[in-house]
Amino acid sequence: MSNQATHSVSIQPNEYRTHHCGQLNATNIHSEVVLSGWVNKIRDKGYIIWVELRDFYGITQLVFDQQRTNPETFGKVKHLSREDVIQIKGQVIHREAANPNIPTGNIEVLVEQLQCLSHAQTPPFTIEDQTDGGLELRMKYRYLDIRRQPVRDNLIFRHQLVQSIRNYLSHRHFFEIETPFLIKSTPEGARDFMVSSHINKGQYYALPQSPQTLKQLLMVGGFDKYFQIVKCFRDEDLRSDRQPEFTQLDCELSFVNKNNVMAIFEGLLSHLLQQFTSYQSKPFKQLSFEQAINTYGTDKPDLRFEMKLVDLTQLVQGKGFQLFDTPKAIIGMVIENGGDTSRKTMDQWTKWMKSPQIGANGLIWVSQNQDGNFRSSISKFYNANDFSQWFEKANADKGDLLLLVWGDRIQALSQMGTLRNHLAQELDIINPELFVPLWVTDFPLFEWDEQIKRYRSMHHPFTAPLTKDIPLLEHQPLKVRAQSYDLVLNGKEIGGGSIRISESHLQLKVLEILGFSNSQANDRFGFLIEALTYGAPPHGGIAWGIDRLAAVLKGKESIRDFIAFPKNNQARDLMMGAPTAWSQDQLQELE
RNA sequence: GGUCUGGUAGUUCAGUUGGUUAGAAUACAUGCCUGUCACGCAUGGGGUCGCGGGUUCGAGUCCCGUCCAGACCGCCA
Repeated sequence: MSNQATHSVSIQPNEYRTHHCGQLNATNIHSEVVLSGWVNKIRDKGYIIWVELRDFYGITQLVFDQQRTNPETFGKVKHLSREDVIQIKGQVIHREAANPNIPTGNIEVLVEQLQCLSHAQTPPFTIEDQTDGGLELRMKYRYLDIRRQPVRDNLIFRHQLVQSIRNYLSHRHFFEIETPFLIKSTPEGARDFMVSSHINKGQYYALPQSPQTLKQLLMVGGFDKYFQIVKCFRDEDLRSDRQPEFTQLDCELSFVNKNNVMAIFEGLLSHLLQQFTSYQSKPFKQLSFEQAINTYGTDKPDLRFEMKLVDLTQLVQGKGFQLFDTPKAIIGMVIENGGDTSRKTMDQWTKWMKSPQIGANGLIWVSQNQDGNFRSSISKFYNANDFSQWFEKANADKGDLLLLVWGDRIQALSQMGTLRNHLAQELDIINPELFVPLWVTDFPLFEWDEQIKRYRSMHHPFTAPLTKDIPLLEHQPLKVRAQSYDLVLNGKEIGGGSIRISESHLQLKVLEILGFSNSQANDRFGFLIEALTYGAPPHGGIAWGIDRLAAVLKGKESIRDFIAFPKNNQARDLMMGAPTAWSQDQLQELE
């Protein structure tokens, strides 16, 4: 019940308390103590009343007895309610029937004086580990939700995580430097939040989507290793793992190459995994972007399970099955021991794949039973010899199931990658104790945006291309790979970074490919481009999502559990009721 | 911008093909109970079925709109 990190803490005695509620044990018997806290629970048996007193550190049972307690105090306890804040004075006594489940279970406090410091309304949900409150209520009354131990534990864990990161980097000569929140809006990337300035009428600051350019300027400024645990702001739609304001571990280093940065932050994540999980240290796996897409259909594969994808296009085509002969690619995936999957289940998977969210053309299956016989939805078009070739190519065995999707190659890979994650969950094949980190490297520098008909940075416009790919910039920009690296843990992207462009002419060239003329580039990023002309060291860095890392380390999907006051799906703060419409008067006051 | 799910007591939920006075658990209140710790027992109060419109003799239930919450797609350099 009580958190290990807190119940052994000692406090400075004052008029409110001599001890906290997680502290007293058999050694304190006969002591006079003063305690303060919240009324957690009242068990009233008439002649005797027990009150559980709760504070940040734990729970202590108070006892009020018709025989032993003075009538005035005994009268007062009849009026207590859940969550009242009270202060008591009493004697620590042995508990006749001990409760082995809590650290203070051997004692109770026989109360002599009772004072109610603050009366509480009946709370809208129970303040218990397994609360009866729904998400909406818990967010509206988040200050009550935070009284619950599981929520409190998550926030304490986050503190420990951040503290560990700070220590690790500080000991390695990184310096934490604050960068401004009121900065210039830079196009590209997410929508900015806007802040008005009354001194500069009609002009606006943007809140940083990341301190990217500022940390690069710290490197130009001669700092060697920088980090910051910092809020970032993006005015985009939310998800369970995305908030409009979120916390980043932001880092940058000078005179480093890709491998140097990766080694340092592999060390950091390894350290954190060993501190907070049962993880055994070993070198992180590495995949190129291309390998990741080809093998797992995503740039952030979950490597806690196999289920690799396989390209069967060549084997499958040319046998007169029109459905498979027209599309550009046929992608397969093996479900080990899935041969006995029911037709009904497979229909459900097919339906799921064809839903608008996934958008697959369908799902074809081939299974082999233990006798070696094949069953398939397309056995009219292929024979056992064909199927066994497919199984061989896909590394499948007797008793296994082979699933196939068809269509545009990248789309088919991506759809199968989505199914891979979905089925791993549905078939419950993920060991929740397992943590598998992975580097994904060599992302393309650009991608083509069909909507706006121009190139976009896959990472950001300051990412350096691979030196050997620089000649391709002019005529084949999509073939240029970046000196970038993403850090993936259990299928979640928890960090990403790159070596940056440290030469102004290369920076201008990249911006030109992105559609910025020299004057536009200077207008928007002039401060950075100019800085690069004053002697910029080669530099690079990385940024991690702290909220997401905390969630992944605790095996949770939602980052909201690790944020004290999160926003909801619609970017609203349900507790404060923000954002609000502003009156004309309020708006005028800003000017 | 889009798809899907949900909205009934303070709370979490049930509510049959549309049919009498809308239920359960829990919370709350009162009383009883000689060691509770998910205490137990008894009694009681508590509902604009999100909101608006429609179909119908009759709507919590069916239809349309709308608001709110959640998940996802687009989006998130």
